[in-house]
Amino acid sequence: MPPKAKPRVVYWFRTDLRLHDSPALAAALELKPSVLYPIWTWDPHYVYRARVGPNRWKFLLDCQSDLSTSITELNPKSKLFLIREAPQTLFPKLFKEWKITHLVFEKDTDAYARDRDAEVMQIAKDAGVQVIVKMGRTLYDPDALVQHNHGKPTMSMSQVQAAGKQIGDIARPIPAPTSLPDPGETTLSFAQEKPGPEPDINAIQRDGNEASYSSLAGPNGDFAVPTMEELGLKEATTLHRGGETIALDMLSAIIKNESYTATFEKPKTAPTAFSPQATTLLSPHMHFGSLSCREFYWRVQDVVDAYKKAGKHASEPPTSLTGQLLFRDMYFGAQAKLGYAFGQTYGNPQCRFIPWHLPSEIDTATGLITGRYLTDNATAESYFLRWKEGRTGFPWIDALMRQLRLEGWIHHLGRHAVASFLTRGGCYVDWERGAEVFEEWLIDHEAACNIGNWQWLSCTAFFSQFYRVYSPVAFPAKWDKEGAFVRRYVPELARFDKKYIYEPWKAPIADQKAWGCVIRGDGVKSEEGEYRVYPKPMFDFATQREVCIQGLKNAYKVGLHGNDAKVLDGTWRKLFDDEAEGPTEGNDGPPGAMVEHEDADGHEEVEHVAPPTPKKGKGKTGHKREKIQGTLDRLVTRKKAKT
DNA sequence: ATGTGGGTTGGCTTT
DNA sequence: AAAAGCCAACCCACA
Repeated sequence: MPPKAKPRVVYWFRTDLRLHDSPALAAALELKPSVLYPIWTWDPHYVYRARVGPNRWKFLLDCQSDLSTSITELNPKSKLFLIREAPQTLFPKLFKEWKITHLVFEKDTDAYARDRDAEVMQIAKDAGVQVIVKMGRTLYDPDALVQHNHGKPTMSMSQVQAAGKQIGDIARPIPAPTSLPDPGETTLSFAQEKPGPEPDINAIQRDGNEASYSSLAGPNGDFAVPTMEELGLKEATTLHRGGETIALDMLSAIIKNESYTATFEKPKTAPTAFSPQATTLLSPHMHFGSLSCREFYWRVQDVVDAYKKAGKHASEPPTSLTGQLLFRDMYFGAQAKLGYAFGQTYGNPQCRFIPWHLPSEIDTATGLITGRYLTDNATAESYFLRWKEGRTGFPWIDALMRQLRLEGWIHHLGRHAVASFLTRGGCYVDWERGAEVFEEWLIDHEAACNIGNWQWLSCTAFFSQFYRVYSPVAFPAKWDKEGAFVRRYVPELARFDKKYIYEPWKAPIADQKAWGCVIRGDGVKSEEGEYRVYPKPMFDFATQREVCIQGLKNAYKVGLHGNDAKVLDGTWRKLFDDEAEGPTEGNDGPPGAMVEHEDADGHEEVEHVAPPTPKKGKGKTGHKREKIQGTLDRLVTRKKAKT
């Protein structure tokens, strides 16, 4: 037997942009490598296929820069090597060129990541490269949670806690390495394979030329972290900054405040608080792995234990700080089992079917949503756009949506408020539309958590008390009587009396003028003469709340889930009578709630983006919804006419 | 089996 | 001023 060659290791950073508490990195170092290449591959899935706004891009680049600096501090010859090619095409060439013996990375149970990693592992096997995968992204391995939950997705906290108990203790954090091996030669003599940019879902995030794949090692040939300009991205507007250094400082500051750490109760933190906000703001660091969730867990738990030992009362999961991590694990466990289906209603056995407005288009070949949607109703489309753009006429909702777009982060209860408003407690728009907006704008967007929370708030999974609706007036007033939050993010209302801050349309015209802002229109115009303009509310909330509750009640009674045969083939329409909200018109239709494509039986084809032409009633049912909508429209019109 | 109590985070009225 | 009760009623675990 020839002497075994010393390991030449590629450490592939993905969801773990840190040096502290990385089980995978520790495993790489245990190999005692002769060379270690810390690399990042530029995945076209992220560049072109996922929705990523400039703020999250910026946070990612921050994390990469900080990590690269930290690596160089441990070994001046090393850094984070960014290689601009898809991992699936890069690795076969890279393994050969750099004579790699081992590939090490952290486990990722996201639906796409599983496909990608399976492919990469096969590539490595073919190349004779040994692969080491370690779990470090969640408290528990999501697959283990599923296994200990009788093979089922984790859909409640009690399931997570029961499964976790069986799995055993949560691993203690591993110290950061104190040294790193040299990288080897970094010559790249092979040709770069550029991925096709189509479809490029992120074109709208750029105002310059996208140059991710200009060359393998970047414009200066030094594998450096790109700039926003280089990627052609629009300027980031958030002040939240990424990187492990900042994350660890933030964590230290939090646990230094022992009573805050030990008595934290999420439902009691104010969603209206800003500078400083009421929660930790560590979620984006969890997402990019610039902070380990286990590091967070144990640093907090140690404070809690000491607090209890001193005889003081500490909070408990699920409302405590560590409880927040258990929710995260719950959503990862659900996603781990359900895969792509978790992110959509269609084909999802856990997700209730509700005939929402603006449903997703389904690719019947794959059963997956395409990213486009059916504009079944022009009013709902306008509700959706006004919600997204922060001009609903409800200051609480608009302030949150503007904060979200500007800063990429809003408080958890703020997310509840806008999500409830868009779906079951206001607009009756599909939760998948809202999830897409959050995916685009949140700097802490975590697919599993985002999807799970949207299902929760839309009462399609995890939660079902749909009659508990968040009021855009009463709810914020509970936290912020003065309306400071609204004044900060909706500055046109800054001078309004607190009596009207959440319902400015009720202020007398003379007062509106005295306060420098008149309430009229739909929010497209921001000024009129000498006055600023803030829109009228886009509907009567109490009326719309009732419409939604009745719609949900009816859909619950019908009792379909995303994998029901009737949902898959479109015959669900037969089960929804006049009382239903949503695009239920007619008894026949294509799968899910999608639009007809190839049916030749006289159905009209409907464009996905253009406002729909209201269909004339052909079937015996399906008109009540339009009637409800009509009633609502008339109601708003009448109100407009009066003032 | 049918009932009961709990479910991270509702709103409104009464006590 | 805080807390309890009602609203109209969901699912689920457990007895």
